[in-house]
Amino acid sequence: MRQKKTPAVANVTVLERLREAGLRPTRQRLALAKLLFARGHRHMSAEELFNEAKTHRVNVSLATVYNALHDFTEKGLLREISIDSNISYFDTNTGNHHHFYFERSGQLEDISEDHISISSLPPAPGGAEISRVDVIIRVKA
Amino acid sequence: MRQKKTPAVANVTVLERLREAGLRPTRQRLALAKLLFARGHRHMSAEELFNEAKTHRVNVSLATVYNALHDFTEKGLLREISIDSNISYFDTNTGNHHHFYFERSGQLEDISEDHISISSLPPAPGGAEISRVDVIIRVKA
DNA sequence: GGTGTCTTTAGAACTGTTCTAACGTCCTTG
DNA sequence: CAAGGACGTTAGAACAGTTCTAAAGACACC
Repeated sequence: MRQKKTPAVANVTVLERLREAGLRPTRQRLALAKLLFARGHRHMSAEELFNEAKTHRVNVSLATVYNALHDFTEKGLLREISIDSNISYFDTNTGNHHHFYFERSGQLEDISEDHISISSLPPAPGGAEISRVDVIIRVKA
Repeated sequence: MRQKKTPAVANVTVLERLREAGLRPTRQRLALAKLLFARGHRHMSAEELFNEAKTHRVNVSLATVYNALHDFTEKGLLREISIDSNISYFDTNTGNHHHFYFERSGQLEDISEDHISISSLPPAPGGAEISRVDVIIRVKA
């Protein structure tokens, strides 16, 4: 039975990412980061991550999940997306891109930036700095 | 002292709009609709409308404000916009357009559609129908 | 004017999120 | 290695915005 759990590599890189971001790699943050960044890009709500942690026997409080998500977001490891008035999603893809939002299921799907081009962006009033442009395509499905 | 309140014209058109939308023009809905549509386009939260009603001596419950906003939205008189994770704005401009969002003040400002052009919109997965495209430009101000 | 349907209401309930204050953990520095 | 301090975590309470509930009220149509 050679079923070793996924090797140290993942741990190491996750650990490095936390360190680079200036976040102490605590047991909880490491576990959550692994869940988030383990495979591919994901869109997760706090509640989802909390539940996933539970099913993986990772004991963290809900407050810690929120803290971690916000800390990660602040340090640029995640990007927060508000679609619905009462749920926030956190996107592990922090690059420039946009989203499909499936109204029925509440799921998100990435749209790579080069599929959408915004031309003649109007100047921000008062010369204010633009912090981000979000495009959300709502889909009836 | 000839200070008649603003003339019947506004009332009539608001009343007609409600009727056309298939909404019974109750005292409360009329009053709220007048506040919303009286002058120019507005972005209002439920709480704001509720307070504006109070200061105008319009007695409505908060539940009624929510009911009216949702009814109006369902009938196409308003458009709902979610920016922040916990506040919904209702936009009296239901035409195709986008928004600046001023992060500091929480205010919204319209961007007319022809200031933004989205090219090569990707096909909605599974041929699903697109119900709306929202562009929000977040501005540090 | 009576009748049935739709609307309003106050307050309770609910949901997602944040706060609080006590406790743990880790990293010094001597 | 011990003590100290900064930083993290925790459970549960608190909070904000919104929705629900059940009862009372308004409206439209015959």
